[in-house]
Amino acid sequence: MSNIQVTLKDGAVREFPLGTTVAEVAIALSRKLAQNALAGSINGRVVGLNTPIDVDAAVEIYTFDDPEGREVYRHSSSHLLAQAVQRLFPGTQLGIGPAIQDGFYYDFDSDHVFTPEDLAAIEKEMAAIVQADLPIERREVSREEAIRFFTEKGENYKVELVRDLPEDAVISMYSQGDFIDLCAGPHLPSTGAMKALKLMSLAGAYWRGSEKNKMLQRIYGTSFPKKTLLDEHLHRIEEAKRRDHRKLGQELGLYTLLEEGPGFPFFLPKGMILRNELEKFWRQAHEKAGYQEIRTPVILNQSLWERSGHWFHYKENMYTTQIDEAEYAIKPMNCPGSMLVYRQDIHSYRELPLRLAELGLVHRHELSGALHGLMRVRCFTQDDSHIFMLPSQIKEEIIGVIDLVDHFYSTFGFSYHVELSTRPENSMGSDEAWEKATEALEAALQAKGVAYKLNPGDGAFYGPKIDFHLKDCLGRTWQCGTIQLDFQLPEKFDLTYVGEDGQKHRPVMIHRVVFGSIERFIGILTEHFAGAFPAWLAPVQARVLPITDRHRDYAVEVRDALAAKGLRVELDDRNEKVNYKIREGGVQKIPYLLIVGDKEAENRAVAVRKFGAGDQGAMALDAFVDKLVQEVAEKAHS
RNA sequence: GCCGAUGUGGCUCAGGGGUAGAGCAGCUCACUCGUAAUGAGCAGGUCGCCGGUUCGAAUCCGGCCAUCGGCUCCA
Repeated sequence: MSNIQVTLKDGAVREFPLGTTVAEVAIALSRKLAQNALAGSINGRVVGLNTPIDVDAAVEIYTFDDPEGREVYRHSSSHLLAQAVQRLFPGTQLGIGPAIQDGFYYDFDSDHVFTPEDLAAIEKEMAAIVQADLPIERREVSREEAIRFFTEKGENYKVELVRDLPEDAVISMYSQGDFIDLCAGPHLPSTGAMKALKLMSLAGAYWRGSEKNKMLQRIYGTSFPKKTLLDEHLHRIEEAKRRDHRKLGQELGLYTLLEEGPGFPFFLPKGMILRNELEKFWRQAHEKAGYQEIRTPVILNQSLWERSGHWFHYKENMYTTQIDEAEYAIKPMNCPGSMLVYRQDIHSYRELPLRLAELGLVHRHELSGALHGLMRVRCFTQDDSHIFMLPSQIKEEIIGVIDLVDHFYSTFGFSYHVELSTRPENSMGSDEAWEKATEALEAALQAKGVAYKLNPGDGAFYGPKIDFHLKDCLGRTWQCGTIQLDFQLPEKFDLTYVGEDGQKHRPVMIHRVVFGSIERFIGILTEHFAGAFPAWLAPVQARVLPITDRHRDYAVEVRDALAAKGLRVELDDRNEKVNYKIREGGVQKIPYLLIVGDKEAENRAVAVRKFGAGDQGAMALDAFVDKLVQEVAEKAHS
């Protein structure tokens, strides 16, 4: 009997008998690892624990802490779901059932319409299958055998999947008890390995994601190896609900969405303060970075949109109107207006780069079902800019934008990652221009030493782009900033500059946004801070709470002292107990509550209560004013 | 747009074929209070909209609108 050499993750090499399984390797390494092992890999190929190792190989063991382990765990969970559904609802056809970010789903085609009550029954059935601890077995089959098998079972979707597998694919089926599914695997060794499972929700989903296909019923679930981990996950979901900007926006009186304007947000007085602070910050930062602000019209005629190409590439998202029998469109983007501004003058190469910035209100028709608070709306303000430059300036300008984005996000305490998207289908321009543009973006990222993820085919129709995805405090990511290189529009609008040689040349242009959409950014900020905005953004920065009527005069003095320094301050002189006023101030997440009674009035002091931190004790009024002024000026996070 | 669910006073929600109910918020009065809700009283709704069934509809049925969870798309 011969032995094999197994190279472990830490580089150590150990010898095992030929045919040793991955699970047996785990046992040999540590009892704890063996207990937690969910899957493994042999020479980088993810496999089930029961897979024998038949060559010298690098072997890794995966637990739930590894993405590979989680995926196998959730994928097996989805099979469990499918088995339970087919037991309870015979005749249900299976779609696909993959693991996803936080769990898994399975798509079903059934005459029965699943209800939330069904989920409880399905969960129960799943628990029974876990209890039975059915071994999960892999079998490789020929294409013909797979097609015959699923045709006989009436699993039409599976038949379609098998037919579409590539010529050389290994076709495998996994079984647990009487349930057999087409699946590449790998899976857990048995159904008993799954511990904490929960079905989360129901949704419709098109077969293969295309609205041309039948809509199937999707059941979402999640699973964890321990109940405590499941509970933590559910708690995170609760936390996200608590932070929901739609709820907080209404409670705090920031913004609202009404039936009269679906997807068109209303900003209330307090929301406008927040918004204006963001715009103030934006204007200061952009002026400093050498931008000039412009404003272009919301409605422009159809021929402009034909010239820009939007009419042919973006029409289904555009609102149109008629004026004096001529066709007009409401702008879905700001760029064509900006092109017209550039064309107002003859430009010398000495003026470039020319950075035109615009807080531009754009309207886009989004599907009614896609609308979501401020995150997905039908009108929003882009903090747009178009930079016109010499080809030799591309790299440096992109670096400038990367720096600006970094300055913005770090001001709010966001971390972020970067993605580079390349040419999509249905795009304009030559291959050569696309290649040049993509290379320029890559060069800038490399020069800055920024790590990025590549998204082939995900660019805009006019050029490749760099996207900035920021991460909020719950670990969710949001695409905000973007830099898009555009060789098309300068061509279409025949933009020129006069070069050193006295001849006309074509400038290069980039579109870029930092916030992305101010509306969405406000939504993200609301959730990130759970409505407790840092003082510089808070609609009300401090509220003065006199304890009784006789402290009112001093409270007015305190309020006026803060207001005199430009601070946003309110006085709560209602005839209520101080406890009541404190509670209300807390509910409204006001950064500072200043309680004033006899002691404070006597010493020209304030008793400071800071949101989230509680009673801070008394402080001289002037000292507090200075402190808050400084906190606001520094844009401190808390 | 598609699938499913939901729509009752400013907010959160109960009820449910015989012309509406609570708590909070609001207003009035009393209490003058030291770090997260003082008490009492008053006022407030054509039950999303339109149609149908019925002696009678907020309730049952149909259509539409909006919202929520997804699919698709995207800032």
